[in-house]
Amino acid sequence: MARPREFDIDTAVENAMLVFWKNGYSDAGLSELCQAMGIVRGSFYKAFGSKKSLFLKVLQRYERDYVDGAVDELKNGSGAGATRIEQIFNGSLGVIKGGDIRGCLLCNTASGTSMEDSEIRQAITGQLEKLTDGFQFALQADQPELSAASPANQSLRARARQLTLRYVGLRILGRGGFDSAALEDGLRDLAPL
Amino acid sequence: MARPREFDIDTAVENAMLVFWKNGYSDAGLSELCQAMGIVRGSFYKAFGSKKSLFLKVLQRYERDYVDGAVDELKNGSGAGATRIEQIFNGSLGVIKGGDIRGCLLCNTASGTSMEDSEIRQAITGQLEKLTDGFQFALQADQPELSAASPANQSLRARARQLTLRYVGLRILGRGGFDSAALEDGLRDLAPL
DNA sequence: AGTTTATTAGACCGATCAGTTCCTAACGAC
DNA sequence: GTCGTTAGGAACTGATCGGTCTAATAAACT
Repeated sequence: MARPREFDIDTAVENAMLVFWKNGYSDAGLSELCQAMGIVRGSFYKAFGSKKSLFLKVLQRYERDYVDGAVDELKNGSGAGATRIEQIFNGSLGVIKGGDIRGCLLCNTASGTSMEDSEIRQAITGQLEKLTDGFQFALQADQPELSAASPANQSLRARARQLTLRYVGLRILGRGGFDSAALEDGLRDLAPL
Repeated sequence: MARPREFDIDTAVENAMLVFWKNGYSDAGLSELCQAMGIVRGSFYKAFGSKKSLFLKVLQRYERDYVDGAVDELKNGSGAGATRIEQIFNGSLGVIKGGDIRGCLLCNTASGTSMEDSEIRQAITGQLEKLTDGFQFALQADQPELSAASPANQSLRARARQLTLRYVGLRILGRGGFDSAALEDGLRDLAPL
């Protein structure tokens, strides 16, 4: 019927993701976004409609490519639950030590002013809940015998939430060039028995 | 010798702090800043020189007004060290539950792109170290007997760093309208013996 | 061939950005 | 009182913001 789109939407979203990841929502300009996507403004607005709607697509993409992968590792990975949890944190720590200062798009966005938008906030809180579910599942897999004096004597949900807090803290501080040895130090006792 | 300034610098910095606190560095416009400070652009540039140098003054002010207070409570407060630590977290939680969505200026800045500036990053990491020192001091005050199976068997510094990670996580997620009951849930076992 | 739609490269919109300039008003020193 | 100095006020700079629009062109379909 008509001329087909010449660029691949998924590739464009992926390239846009890198810009949002590096600069955050409001500091990512349309010019830079279009340049990264390899298209011009006209094509951009025809394909995506607005900067915000592109960002929502980017968040979806991030969830699929990164969050779902981590959650899957937590739920279906091999080894003890505690080990899987440590792998998640150590993976992030490795990325930080490798000099990647982009951090985690989920955490970056959660900490920004774009959270004032309800659609964006909804997407972010959904992904954080997903991550917390993953932590909880991994904790459940270990099912330790509880003793009154053990920190494991709190509900698994609360412990999962604690892990989410620590994950966000790790990612935020890791982004800002905070000493990675100090971050590693703060990761002990992720899932004590 | 000359016409004296009509506004109070300290008051102006305090009012500017509220704007940066709410909007972050890059989303805080000069117009809004000047309006909040009750001065015009000309006076602003005469008094502060640039947006960034105002922000550095604001960060100093935040350190004095908030960080130093918390650290002092951790170091010289009454009660057990664990209690003081819990007070810090519960205080933040109370602010969040009270509907304050500004979060913590220190954590907000630590999570933003302004951390790419070396002076800003230096100010922020300094305050985070200060906070970590406070946590460590409070932990030290309790000096528990260590057993091999206890989570207290890690170095106090590592435990303090863990608390800083959790504090940042709490503040970041608390800002984004994340469910405060879930946040409270994630605060158990702050300083277990 | 004709229709439809996506492509490109631009100019263009009003708004806002951080920062500058210039004139005048207000003060203190003498 | 007048001179030097600085504050206040407001217009202004060039740049960028997100977003729109117009062309002309190109690629698919019936």
